[in-house]
Amino acid sequence: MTTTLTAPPAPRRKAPDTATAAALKLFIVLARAQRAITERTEANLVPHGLSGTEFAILEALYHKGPLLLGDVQRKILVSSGGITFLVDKLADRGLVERKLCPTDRRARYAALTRKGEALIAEVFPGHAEVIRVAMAGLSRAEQKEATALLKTLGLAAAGGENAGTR
Amino acid sequence: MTTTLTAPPAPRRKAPDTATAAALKLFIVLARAQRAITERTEANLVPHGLSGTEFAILEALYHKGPLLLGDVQRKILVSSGGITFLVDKLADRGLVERKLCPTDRRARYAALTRKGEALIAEVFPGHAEVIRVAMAGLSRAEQKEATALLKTLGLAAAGGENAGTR
DNA sequence: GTGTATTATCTCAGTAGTAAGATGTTTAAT
DNA sequence: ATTAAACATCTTACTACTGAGATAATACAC
Repeated sequence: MTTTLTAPPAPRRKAPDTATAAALKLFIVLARAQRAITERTEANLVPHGLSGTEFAILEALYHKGPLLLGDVQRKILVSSGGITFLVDKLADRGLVERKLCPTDRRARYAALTRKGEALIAEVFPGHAEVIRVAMAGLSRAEQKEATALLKTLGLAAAGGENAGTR
Repeated sequence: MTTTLTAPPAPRRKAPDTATAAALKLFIVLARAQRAITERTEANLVPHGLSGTEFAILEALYHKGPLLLGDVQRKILVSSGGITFLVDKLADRGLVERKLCPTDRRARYAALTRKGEALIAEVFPGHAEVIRVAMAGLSRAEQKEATALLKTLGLAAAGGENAGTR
């Protein structure tokens, strides 16, 4: 049922304590900054017919050589079903191929084909440049500062399950 | 075709210049930190049967009162089809309802039902607390520092289309 | 060696979104 | 009034995943 709006808008609720308020503010700017950056990088990949995730796979293989599917999965953080799907797609396009692992017949390597290597070699420098430009709102010193803070934050948030109270 | 891996892994390519290297590093820690945090917040929402996006809608309505669908869309950053889909789902569960706009018959408001308001009032404090704990790897001063840097970064990346070179 | 737990990938069904275009509405210029 | 442009939302078809379970191989304890 769709009625017409009549009552005045609800008033704001009571504010959280200052520690929580600071954390919430950081939460928001973190999300927005990350979104703004990835929007740029992904837009840059569209002309090459790659999504951000696909690019991440090619890049991992480019910089590390052939990797077990599970290693790729852990590196780019998708589900097991997802890595199968993504590598299938890249293989269909001739960018990547599966190789048997000589010592473990359960496992498969993903490796760049010559075509895949050529593509990533062409795309990567532009990608890095887009990131450099996107980050240029901060000076180099500020970038280092931000990197240090975010590294600490990320490790604490990922690892220390029970930080804070508890 | 799936062959067996024989050749040694490919060696690393030439490193980018230092400005680009700093930006790339920041890109990575930013993505990882954001992921670690949202993993925590979303896990906290699961028991309440809410996704992060659904929560974001309820929270926006909770703190701002009824909003036009387009305003919600811009606030939580989904497509127009997405907002229809999401509000449909929340409406089916009786948490939100659509209201006609008295002055513009194209537009619809989304507003919390009593049930939706009760849910978000119950969930929000815990959500804020999870964020406070997740951010506790940084001191309050560091959080403020990080917030300032990320705000600058986000605004520059979102707005200044042509920063850097060009 | 056998059995059990673990690991690696794949399959399948379902979900959350996007993008493009359709529908109906308002605004403004004629 | 009539038309055109700009809007706000919804519909439809599609994509990119996730998660649970299937399959198969390995490792480890006995």
